Amino acid sequence: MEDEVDRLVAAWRRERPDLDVEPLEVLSRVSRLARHLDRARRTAFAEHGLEPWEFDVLTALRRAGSPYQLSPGQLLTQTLVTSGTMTNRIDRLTGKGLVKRLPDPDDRRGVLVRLTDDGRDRADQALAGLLAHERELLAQLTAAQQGELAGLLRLLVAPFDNIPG
Amino acid sequence: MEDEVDRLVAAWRRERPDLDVEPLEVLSRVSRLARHLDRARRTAFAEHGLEPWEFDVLTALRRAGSPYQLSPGQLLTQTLVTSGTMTNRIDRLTGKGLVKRLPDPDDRRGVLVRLTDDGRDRADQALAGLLAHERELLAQLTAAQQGELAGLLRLLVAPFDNIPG
DNA sequence: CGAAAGTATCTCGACATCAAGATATCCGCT
DNA sequence: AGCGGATATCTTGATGTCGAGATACTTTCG
Repeated sequence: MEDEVDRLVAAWRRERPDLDVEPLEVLSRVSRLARHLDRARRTAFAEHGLEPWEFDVLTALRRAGSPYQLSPGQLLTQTLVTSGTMTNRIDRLTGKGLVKRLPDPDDRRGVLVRLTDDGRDRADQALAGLLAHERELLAQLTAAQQGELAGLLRLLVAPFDNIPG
Repeated sequence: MEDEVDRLVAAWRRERPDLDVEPLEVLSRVSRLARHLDRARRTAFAEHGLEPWEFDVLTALRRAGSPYQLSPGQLLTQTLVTSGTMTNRIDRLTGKGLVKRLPDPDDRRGVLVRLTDDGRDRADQALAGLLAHERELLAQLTAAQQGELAGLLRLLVAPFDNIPG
């Protein structure tokens, strides 16, 4: 089955036959697939009344384990947004009653963001829904192919995750 | 070599041992790799004085072949942004002298966006630079592995690209 | 021909994000 | 103890995108 990247690569080979555009076969597919995944996730989360950014924050807290709290700074590093953005997100999640701000008992500059019970339930439900949708997408592949794909992707991602950058 | 997704999956298995989080091994890696690629591309394009969105528009025109022109509507479908966004982008690219607007001779509602000579050169240079950077990232993989990865990704992307959505 | 529906592009207001700077607090060093 | 740099969070202003609607022109069909 042909995809958009096949057409993209064909167009470049026609217009720039002097260039080797082979890298696009892998990396353009990664970008396009990610784009599609973003849309699919938005849909999956909407069933639980959540935006993707809300899911990111709530699940970061959920993964931290009981008592489900992290500082805004820790949330920054996990979600890769700036501090201004995180302040805004915490404000809005607080307004929806999904998290609350607590003073950090050990550092008066600091704040702890904690999941409410409602926030924890929403995170759990949304995760289950997301996994269900993702399993459908992956039905194209056998279990062995999924393992192979995960391994190849790890080789590409690991340098970014382990070298500071 | 371990990556962030290994840690993410381990955290979920600890907090939600009842769930099968295997899909994350593939799809979270796709999303994270795409995020890293976006940043790498931004850097690569900056060497040529271009933003990623500028590259997207200019190369769509470049791939169209001589005389390197498309309607705003055709650009919409290729770049997956809304019409308001595209109007804004064309305005800014026109201001930089990389494209120009021409009246469509066959439809007085319509406009044709055409690459200037400068715009074409910039697109060509930026593409060459991008490919050089991407080849480096892919140096982690053998040619055979790259082919395998491309094939597996195509299986996942094709349904999105071929079913209307 | 002429009205209605469709199409192509642009305009405008709302919003999330970012970058830089402000404020408050902590910590190492003299 | 107290000064100065580091740290944690919030504030502010600019920007790019989206979504809905406006405008102008074209096509279809009675």
